[in-house]
Amino acid sequence: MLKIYNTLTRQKDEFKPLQEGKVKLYVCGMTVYDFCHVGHARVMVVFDVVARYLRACGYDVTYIRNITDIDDKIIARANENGESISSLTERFIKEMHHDADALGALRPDQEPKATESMAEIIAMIETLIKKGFAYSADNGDVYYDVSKFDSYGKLSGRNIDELRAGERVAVNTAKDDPLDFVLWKAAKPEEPAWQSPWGRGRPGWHIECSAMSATCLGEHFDIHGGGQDLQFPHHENEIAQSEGAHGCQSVNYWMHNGFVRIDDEKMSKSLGNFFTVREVLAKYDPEVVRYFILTSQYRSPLNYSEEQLDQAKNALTRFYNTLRSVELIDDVVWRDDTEFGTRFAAAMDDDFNTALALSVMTDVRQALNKAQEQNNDQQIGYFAGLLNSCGQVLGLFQQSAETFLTGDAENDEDAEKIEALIVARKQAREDKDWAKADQVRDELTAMGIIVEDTAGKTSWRRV
RNA sequence: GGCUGCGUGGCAGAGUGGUUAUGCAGCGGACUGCAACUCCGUUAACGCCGGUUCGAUUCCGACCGCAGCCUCCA
Repeated sequence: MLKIYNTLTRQKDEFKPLQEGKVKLYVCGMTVYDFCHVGHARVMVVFDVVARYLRACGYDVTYIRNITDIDDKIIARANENGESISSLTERFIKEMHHDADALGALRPDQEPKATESMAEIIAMIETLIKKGFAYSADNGDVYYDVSKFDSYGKLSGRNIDELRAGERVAVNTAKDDPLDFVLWKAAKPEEPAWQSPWGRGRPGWHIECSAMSATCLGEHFDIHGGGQDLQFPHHENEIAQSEGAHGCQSVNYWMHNGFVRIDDEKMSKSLGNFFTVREVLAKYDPEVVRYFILTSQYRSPLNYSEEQLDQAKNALTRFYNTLRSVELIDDVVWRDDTEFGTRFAAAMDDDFNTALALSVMTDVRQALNKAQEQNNDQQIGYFAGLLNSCGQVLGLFQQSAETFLTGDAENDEDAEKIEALIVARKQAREDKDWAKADQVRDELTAMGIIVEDTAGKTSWRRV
């Protein structure tokens, strides 16, 4: 039985889909004006695992992740670059896909864009005005009247009075109340704009998610996810908009992933302490990055450091090393009633505890190694299949062990030389010329190659 | 200031009212020509102070420290 920590109830709730066998999942995606950083990578990987696991459990999952392709930062960046908004956003949508694909994050079923959802957005704002939740101001903006929505604050655990007390927002005189938030922004002459009943303008940030989630998934759906920093005000406002407009509960389970940190500080664009996914992938295999992200529970903070990445790399290498020498059997399924299968499922059922799930996989790996020492073919096949199947649920082991350990055929020139040295060493060993054999090995070591003599066979891998 | 959450061995990171995950590193051993890989064994921890309890790292309270949100942010 799957339990999900629900921000709304602040506890792990048993997961029950609205529709038997189906799950509707919406995740807040990227604002596309720059490269993705490791924080974005975490969201992509975490919810990719959520989607994969739900599918592995037999659910028919509809996974939506939006793209914010119009907002103040995008406009500012396009101006700085002297390029059009669409050229900027199209470029970074491509880059985002490039990163997500590299990390093994399966594409969502749909990736709706704000600029392609204007009709729905405008219609929703009209409904909110009609129902008395919103008003248009003298300056052409449209605002949501927070005081009209009784349960405002229920997600982030605050109330309107508290928010007033902590108020440090510059006063905007067009608003009736400083806590009101904008649904529609009147455009300045130079700015991109869409025609609306309130004049030319563009949507506020929050409304697009309410409109697009309802369009893609309906007014009431199962899971809504995103980074912890979206809890307030973004998701709080989404609830106010969606539930105000539709008059029903919008989301059953709210999931928020923790931040990636650097030196115990949140990684963010505004602090400037971020690494782009691209930078990290230049040094580490994408699956290592994925493994690193999965070593902690998704709600915990994740401290970014190369030492951690190195540890993840070591751990993944051990898995691949074991997998390298076995034939995979595909008809083993992760969820069986053996000890390992049960433990793996229990870990994942407990709010997607990937850290614990990985430790179960370590136990399977060890059992597989032992089976190999004992030449127990039946067990070897079973454990190998089980390990691989668990890995697939987490999006690991997506490449052959050979590729992971020795790199791609790209290094062909090297490969020939390496093979030659391996052969030379083999000959030296047969001649019992240990000095020569060791000298060849030193040469390989200098090239970043580690040799392993197992079961009469010599294999190699890159450091 | 208000509101959330966190504080576990050298590092990372799960978990539990009593039998001390897991990975990396360390130590001892097996295997190996020597290594590497692998296996076996092993060291070491629960911020501080009270309370509940036969017993608390785990429950409750105070304290200290840290992070996040309250402003664009995954």
